[in-house]
Amino acid sequence: MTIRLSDDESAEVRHLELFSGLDDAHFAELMLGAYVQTFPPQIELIHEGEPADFLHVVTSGSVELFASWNGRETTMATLAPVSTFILAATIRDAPYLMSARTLEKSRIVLVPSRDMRAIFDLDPTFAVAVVSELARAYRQVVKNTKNLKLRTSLERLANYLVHRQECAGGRNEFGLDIEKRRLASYLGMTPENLSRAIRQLRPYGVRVNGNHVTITDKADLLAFAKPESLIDDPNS
Amino acid sequence: MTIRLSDDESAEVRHLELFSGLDDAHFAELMLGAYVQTFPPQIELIHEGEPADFLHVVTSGSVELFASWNGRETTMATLAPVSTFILAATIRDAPYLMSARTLEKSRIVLVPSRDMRAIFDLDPTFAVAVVSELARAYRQVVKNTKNLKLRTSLERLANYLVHRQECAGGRNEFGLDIEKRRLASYLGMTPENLSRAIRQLRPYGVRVNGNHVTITDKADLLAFAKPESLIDDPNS
DNA sequence: TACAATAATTGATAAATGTCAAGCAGTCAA
DNA sequence: TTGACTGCTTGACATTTATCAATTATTGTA
Repeated sequence: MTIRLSDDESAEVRHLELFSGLDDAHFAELMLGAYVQTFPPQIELIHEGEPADFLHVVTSGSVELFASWNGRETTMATLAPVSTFILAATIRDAPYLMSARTLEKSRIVLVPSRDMRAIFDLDPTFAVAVVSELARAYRQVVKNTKNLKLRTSLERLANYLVHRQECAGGRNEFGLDIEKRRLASYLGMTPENLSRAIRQLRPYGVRVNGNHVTITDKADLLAFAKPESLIDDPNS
Repeated sequence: MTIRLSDDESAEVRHLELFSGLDDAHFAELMLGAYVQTFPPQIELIHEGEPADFLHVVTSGSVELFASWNGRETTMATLAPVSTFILAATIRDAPYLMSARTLEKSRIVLVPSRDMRAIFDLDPTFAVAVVSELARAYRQVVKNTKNLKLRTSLERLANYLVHRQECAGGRNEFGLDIEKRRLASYLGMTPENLSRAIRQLRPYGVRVNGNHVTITDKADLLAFAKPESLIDDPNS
């Protein structure tokens, strides 16, 4: 079931940093081979180990990247619109390292990897954009590794909350926007442990009620979390 | 103390995948601004947070990449000749996310980031090589994250040994080539724990005496380690 | 609304991992 | 060769994290 992109969707994709520098002809060519599909929740879009035939773009809903080994599973990232995923595998023509599933009903644009590589060879400005995006992604994963290796799970949770608060414009109250069991997995801990960790942060001014987070003492939380741009700032 | 590269050194750098596609003129231009320096052991070459003024290339010796937070420190990677490091920071003109120190007496080629970006803008084939290298590096870090999140420290050690054995041509006996405390830090554990983990692997046919490793039963070790290309194969 | 299914929490316990202190073993230089 | 130094190992113990089982929300749906 191949469905071409609507103009609106095409424009959304166009606005991604990855594609914004591309000239119109090349972008049109890319979109010619692309199609869009709406998936229900909990659908596995890609499975690790399979060849990377498409670059994926979430234009609505949300997608979880996860990885498995020996019967265990861990959440690697959660993606909100509009973002691309699995660029590196696409470019390298290599197998996916991670699997992806929809978390809610989601609209996904699929751009054939072959077309990506073709435009990439043709258009130097696209290569530059790909480099920029890959370098950003690489640095993000390095930061994540530092987070995992240098901090305890409690510290990771504290810094996650600090970060989420900033995303929420610094407000004292905000929603979690992610199931707790997925947050636990993302932070590298069990759901049981996350529950307990949340309570351990109470003395530092953190209240969590269901999905609702209240930071009663930001200074206290910051003093405990000790966030640092080289780990926690996505733009640095 | 600016020292130009010898022809031999220049050739070594030239052979790196990153530079091999570059045309002679551009490569020569790059090397014109580059210089080489020999450092004693335990010298901090770069410090995380500082601006990335140079792409570094180890041509002899070895270099450790590490990161710190809140008084803790962890080894992120150990680099053998000939390899480059901190490409992403160089390209993005961003601060280093990791620090680097020499482990032994080492010869390091320094290529100004400015020149890198200039050639990068000029030469599409170089952009392609940079993309390829960044995609490889990105995937390597993702694999490392999977290793950290999906495996216990004992499993990480077992897989490390399997990997080292393959690097040693599959021989039953090989050297560790890394101080145990650094290996411990790389694997995300304490030196004490590494000592104990090594003994825990005895039932699986692993003997370690100082730097010398003997695998008496490869099948047993493999059955325990369960290596997988999507985590353990650097080329996939 | 009520039911079933799923997610979150809690307590008890176990396993993994880290810390501290002491002793041992190899290295290097006087 | 000796002595200081450093890294490695070991044991005792503490902390962190996971597991298991039971209970309590919460969600989605008939």
